[in-house]
Amino acid sequence: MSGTTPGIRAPRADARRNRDRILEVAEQYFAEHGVAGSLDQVAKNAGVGAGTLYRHFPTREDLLAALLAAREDHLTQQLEAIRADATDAATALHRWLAALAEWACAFDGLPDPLREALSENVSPLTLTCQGYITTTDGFLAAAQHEGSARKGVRARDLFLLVLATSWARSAAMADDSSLAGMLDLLRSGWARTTDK
Amino acid sequence: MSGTTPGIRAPRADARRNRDRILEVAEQYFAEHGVAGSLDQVAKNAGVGAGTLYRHFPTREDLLAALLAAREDHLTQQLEAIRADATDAATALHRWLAALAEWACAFDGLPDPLREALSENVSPLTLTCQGYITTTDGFLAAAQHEGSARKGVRARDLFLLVLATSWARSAAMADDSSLAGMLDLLRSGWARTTDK
DNA sequence: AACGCTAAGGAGACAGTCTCCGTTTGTCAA
DNA sequence: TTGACAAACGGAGACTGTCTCCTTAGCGTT
Repeated sequence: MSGTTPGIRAPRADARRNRDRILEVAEQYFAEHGVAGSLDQVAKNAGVGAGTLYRHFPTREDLLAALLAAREDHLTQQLEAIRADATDAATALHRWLAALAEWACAFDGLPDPLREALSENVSPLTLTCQGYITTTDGFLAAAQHEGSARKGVRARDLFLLVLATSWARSAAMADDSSLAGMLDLLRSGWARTTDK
Repeated sequence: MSGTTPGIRAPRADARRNRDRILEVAEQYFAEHGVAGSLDQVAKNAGVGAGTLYRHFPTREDLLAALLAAREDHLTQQLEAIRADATDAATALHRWLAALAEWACAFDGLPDPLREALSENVSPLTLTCQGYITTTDGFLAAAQHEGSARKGVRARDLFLLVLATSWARSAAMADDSSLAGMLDLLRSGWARTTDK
C-alpha cells in the first residue's frame, strides 16, 4: 500500500480517457439538442460503444450530474461575489435567485430532471438541489430577519419557482429579458399592495 | 341537400363510436399515467388499432386538445362565477389564475405541451392558450386600471408563470396547499416592499 | 342485394433505451 | 520482457414506443 486507499484501485487510463471524452461530447451535444437527446448518439459522437457510456453513467441523471459538477465552480464563484458585495439581504437574495435561474438554463430541458430529483429523493441530482435550497434558505432567512422578505415564504417553494421560471423561459421566445422579467415578478408579485 | 352543409358528410357511425371510445379511454389513461403515456396502449385499451387512433388524432396534441375541449365547460363556468361575484378586480384576477392553475393540473405533465403550444404557434392547443391569455389580460388590465396590479406586468408572462407553477406542483409532494402557496407568492412576491 | 367508398386493423419500419457477453487491453508482478 | 488477470470495451439484440401503409371490413346508399 503506497499511500492510496487499500481496496480501491486507480481507474485504468483508457477508462478515464473515455469518461472525459464522453463528458466533453455530452456537454456539446446537450447544449445543441437539449438534455432529452439521444444517449446512443452521444456514445457515437464520443466514439465509444453504448455499453461504455452506460457503464460510466448508468442513467441520464448520472451523466447530467457529472456535467453540472463541472459547472459548479461557476455558480460558486457567483455565490462568493454576491456574499462579498453584500449590500442588503434582499439584493443578495435576488442576485442569487438570478444566478440559479441562469444555471438551470444551462441546457434546454434541464429543469425537468431537476424537478424530478426533488420529488423522488434518490437521484444523483438530489444532493445538488438540496444544497442550493439550503443556500437559498440562508439568503432568504437573512432577508426575512432584515424585514425585506415576507414571512411564510419557504426556501423550497422559492427554489422550485425559480426552476419553474427557467422552465417557462424556453417558451417565451427565449429572450433573456423575459427571464429577468419573470424573476422580477417573482420578487414583487403582480399585485400592487400597500402591504401591512 | 337536407339542411346539412353540402360537401361535408356526416361521419360514419362506427367512426364516431370509436372516436368517443378513444376519448373516454384516453381520459382515464392519461389521468393514471400522465400525458406522456403510451398512445398504443390507449389504442389497445380502447380496443382499436393504432391506425384508427392516429387517423382520429394525428398527434398527441390533437388528442389532448380534444380532451381539454371536453373540460372547457368547467373552466367557463368558473369564469362566469368569478365575473358574477366581481368584488374587486384583484380578487377576480387571483381567482382566475387559481382556476387556470388547477386546469393545468388536470393531467400529470399537461403543462409541457401547453408551453410547447406557446412557443411554436402551430399546435391544436395554441388557440386554447391564446384565448386564456386574452381572458387573463382582461382581468389584469382591469386590476391595473383599478390600481391593484402593478403596471408593466404582461398577461402572457403571468399565464406562463401560472403554467410554470402547475409544472412545479408535481414536485412539491403533490399537495394542493403548496400550489395555493406558490400562487400567493406569485401575487405578492417574496419581497416585503413599502411599494411606491 | 349489390356496390362504392369510408374507416378499421395491424404488420412492420424506424428510433431510442439498456443489457449481456465475448473480446480486447491496460497493469502489475515475476 | 513476458504472462496472467481483472478491468473495460463494443456492439448485437431484446424491448418499448411512434407512426405509416396497405389490405380488408362493413356502412350507407341506390
